[in-house]
Amino acid sequence: MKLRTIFMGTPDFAVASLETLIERGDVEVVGVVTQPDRPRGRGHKLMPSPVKVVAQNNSLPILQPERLKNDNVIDELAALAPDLIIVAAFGQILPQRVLDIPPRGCINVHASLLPRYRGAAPIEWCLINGERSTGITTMMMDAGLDTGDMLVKREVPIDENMTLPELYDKLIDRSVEALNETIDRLLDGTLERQKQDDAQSTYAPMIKKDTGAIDWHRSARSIHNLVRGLCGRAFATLDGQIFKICRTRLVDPPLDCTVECGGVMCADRRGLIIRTGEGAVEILELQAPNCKRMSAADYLKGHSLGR
RNA sequence: CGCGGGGUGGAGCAGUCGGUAGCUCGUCGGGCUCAUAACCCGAAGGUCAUAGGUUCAAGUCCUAUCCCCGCAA
Repeated sequence: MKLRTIFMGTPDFAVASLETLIERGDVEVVGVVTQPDRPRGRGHKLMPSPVKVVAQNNSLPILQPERLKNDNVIDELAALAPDLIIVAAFGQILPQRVLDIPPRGCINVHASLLPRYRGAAPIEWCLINGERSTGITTMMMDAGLDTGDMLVKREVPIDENMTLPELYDKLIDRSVEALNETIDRLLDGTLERQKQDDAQSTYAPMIKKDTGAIDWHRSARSIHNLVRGLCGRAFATLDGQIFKICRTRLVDPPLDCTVECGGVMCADRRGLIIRTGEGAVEILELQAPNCKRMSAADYLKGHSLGR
């Protein structure tokens, strides 16, 4: 008798979990819930979520409710008679009436070591805050935001130069492991719940546009952390023009240079080096307005900065 | 019909009022040097996205097509 399971998720991060469920012989995915198609990309074309694409390729029933709270949505979910609901980066809060549907409960795959970094953007904030490690936690969901009892954890060390995509990849691998172990233990009855210590909890809110604004008065390290955590969404003014700063490196400032914070210390074959409130950063990759992303070295071949 | 930028040697860019296609870097050859990613000299490498049109003359102006990219979500 297979475990009748509904999967809820939306972005790339959730795809690995869905595929894990599909591959398991003891789980039957009876429905996939994902966010409605949104206008995305150039021309505002309606784009399906990554999870929807995978669900379609596997011919799974798909639900895309605008809000889970609606009665007909809850009825539809209940009609699928799930034993279990698995949630990974879905993007909507599950109301109690949904949590109550599956007899074996709702399990969430969250990309942090709970109770730290509850919320929407745990991976990004771990990097921005310069954490040395993070991980995956699975938990029994309750009505709160990532507050449920913890089940299985996997830790991932963070290197000081690790960027968002690199950490993302590692966490995806661990999320598959954690989810598999969680289901294994659920099925053989060895799953143990551990309460979260709310006093230790922190919150990782959604990344907004202004999260990426670089203040050159901050330390080189905190700027470097912001850049690697946002990876393309960090931006700053250089020489009066707004650039996206895509990749940086901490460097020793040239001693002979006395520019102000945010000033270009050098922009030549030694690299593109910017003064910060404390230390200096070398910009390795950037993106000018209306331009594609490119290495600083390439950019400097056709443009000048700092003079 | 969301807004906008762009396709020019291998890379990044400039090219004005239509009039010999240029710059920085790279590549190759030579030189200098104890040495070099530094410096000097030289060379190769372009159907200016495509198709039509205007013109004595089009990278440049007009029309259409293809492709790439940014913003916003």
